[in-house]
Amino acid sequence: MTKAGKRPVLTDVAIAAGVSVATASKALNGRNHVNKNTRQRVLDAAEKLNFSPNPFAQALNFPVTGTIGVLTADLSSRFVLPILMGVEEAFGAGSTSVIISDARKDLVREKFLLQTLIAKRVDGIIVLGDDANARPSLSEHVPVPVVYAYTPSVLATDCSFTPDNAMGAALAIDHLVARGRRKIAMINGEPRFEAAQERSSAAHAALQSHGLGFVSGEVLYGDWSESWGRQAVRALLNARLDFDGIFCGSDQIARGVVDALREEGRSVPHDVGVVGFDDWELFSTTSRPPLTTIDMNLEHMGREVAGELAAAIAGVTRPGLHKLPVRLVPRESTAGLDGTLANREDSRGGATNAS
Amino acid sequence: MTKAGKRPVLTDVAIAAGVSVATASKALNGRNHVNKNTRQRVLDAAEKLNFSPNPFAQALNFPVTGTIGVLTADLSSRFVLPILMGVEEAFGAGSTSVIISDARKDLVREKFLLQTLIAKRVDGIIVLGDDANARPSLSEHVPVPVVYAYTPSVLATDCSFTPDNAMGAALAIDHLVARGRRKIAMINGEPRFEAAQERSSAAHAALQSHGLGFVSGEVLYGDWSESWGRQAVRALLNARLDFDGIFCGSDQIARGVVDALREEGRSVPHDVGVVGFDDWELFSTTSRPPLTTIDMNLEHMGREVAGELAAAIAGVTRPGLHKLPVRLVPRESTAGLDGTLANREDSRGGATNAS
DNA sequence: GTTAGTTTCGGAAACATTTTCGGTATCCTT
DNA sequence: AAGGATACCGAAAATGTTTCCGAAACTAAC
Repeated sequence: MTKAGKRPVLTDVAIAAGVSVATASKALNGRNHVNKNTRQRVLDAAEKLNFSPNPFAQALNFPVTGTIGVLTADLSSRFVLPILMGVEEAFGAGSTSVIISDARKDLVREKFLLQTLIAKRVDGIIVLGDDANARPSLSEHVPVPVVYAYTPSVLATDCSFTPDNAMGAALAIDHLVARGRRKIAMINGEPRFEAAQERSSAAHAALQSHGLGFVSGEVLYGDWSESWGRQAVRALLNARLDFDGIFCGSDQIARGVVDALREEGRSVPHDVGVVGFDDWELFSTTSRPPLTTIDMNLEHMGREVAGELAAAIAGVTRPGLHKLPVRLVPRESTAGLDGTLANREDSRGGATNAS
Repeated sequence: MTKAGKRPVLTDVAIAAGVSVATASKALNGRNHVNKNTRQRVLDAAEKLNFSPNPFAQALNFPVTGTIGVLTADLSSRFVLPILMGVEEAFGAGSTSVIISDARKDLVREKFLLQTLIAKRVDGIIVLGDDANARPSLSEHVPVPVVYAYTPSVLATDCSFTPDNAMGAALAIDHLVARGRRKIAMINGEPRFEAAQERSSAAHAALQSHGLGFVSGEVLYGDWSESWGRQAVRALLNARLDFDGIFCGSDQIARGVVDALREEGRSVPHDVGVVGFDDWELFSTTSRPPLTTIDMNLEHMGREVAGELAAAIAGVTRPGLHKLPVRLVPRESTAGLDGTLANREDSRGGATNAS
């Protein structure tokens, strides 16, 4: 087969079964108006010849091609991959296949790849960003449905999915408070990211709803790195601030935080409870102690987005910005002194739709 | 355009340009025997109508479809993604697009996805594994060229690419020795991985070529984790072994090693030089100090593999196992006491072909 | 035995493009 | 101006599949 001269075509099957190509087609596609026996003959012949229909000839008749395109801003981003896996899982299980195109943060390249996808006649496109900052819409120039994931489109008439950062921040603060922490600081990432802003203000609101505020007066901003986490902890200690809980803008920061606390002789969770964000297991589970953190459920988001695109291709659209719920994963970094991990205030359920 | 009734087809272009479809086709495809002016008329018309040829109709005439498939064992593996990015870069820049299918380590699913790819009429397939252990060949049942990346095929007649683990181990040992280290230990990952075995035996050979041996007598095996790295260091210290250099089977292990050394009061690089493997920047650059390590150049491997597949599609094959060269990235974890990072023995050049 | 109705099958058109090949127009030469 | 060569163009076939619709065969009823 490796060097087979010719693939079998429907005509070959028809001849082998002793029927016309029309009948063969109907038999293989389960159309009615074809005799039970003849259908079986055709199926047997197709099986024996190892026939599979030429999708290009099929696509000439059907408008649907069975391929969708995923246009990523940056494949190497840790947010992109889980979503992509969810998408692939949702589509790959069926018979539609997924074409990836990585723009590498280059808008010119993005334009080019988009044209390539359209030329390939994909049935729909998923635009996969790596931050929460809204991006310009592409939908105007595209003749197929588009769904935006993680990075929403600026257009409210587009369909976008993004994790509910505010919910995550509220969960984190509520959890710390439920664990008895009252003197809470927040060490965040770069302020130019909308995700950072959303988390900050939602954390602030959640604290206020408990009659509290940030022990440091305001949120500390830096970059999304371990070293910033360490540095921020030392700054808090140098300022002689009394704190017993820290909410971090990412697990990477949180890992730096717990490392610095340990090195400075503070026990986590005994002296200070720490909550991260992302549930990046590389950090959250290998940290000492493992991190309580917010899981954005990105793979699930990928499946959601895939389902939405499939629906849009089928004709039903739900425009707007869909914020998908996140969940808190309790681990030792906020354990109670009795070793308990969870508490009942940990769940805030339900999706919010802020279109 | 979003809801345009009909895409323009070649006939529309031909009518707009006042020529026949045959001439329009020739004009657009750069065939000769068409007047300069008429060609321009056709191109203008196509431009104005925003015409792009239906690839399915094209594929009916050409055997080549302009799509290749990537069949991954596990998309979430950190080895797979860089290779995939290299592949995507090499192909996506042109007009061939990349379909991904993630088998999720499920052989049944792999079989199914392979059939789907073949049914889609991909021009070639890249099989992308996540470990160095040779895998069964797929090529028998596939009518298109197949190239194996990272995980080689057991068949020597297949074309496989894999990083040169032995070269990496030799580079690491040579580097430590060139830095004046003589009492060297090796902390490796799980012994069932061929990559681990290759690194161990090549490291052993390199030590012998310097008249040395492992200070611990033999290689220490564990899992590929930070905690194993920490644990192994403590075992070495508890055994009262005198060592001044450690070669680690992965950067993750190495990070655990340098953390434990610091916590036990040993200075890196002053007391002990540490070399990792993988150049996983998440660990190698954020470690304290940053890690000297072996870069397997996986993205480059992806481009190589893509080029090889393109060649195979064009008809020229180079069967066999191709070991791609790796390189040592010097950082502070093996710095000289004067702060120098590199030394002239750091490079062993050239690819080896061990088919 | 004829008619009506039902089931089953096949010819041919349609999809959008490329390619072959025959035909026409143009140009050059004498 | 005629002949021939050459450049250019277009009709038609071909790619593989699906679908429409007419034909054939078979059954049922009178």
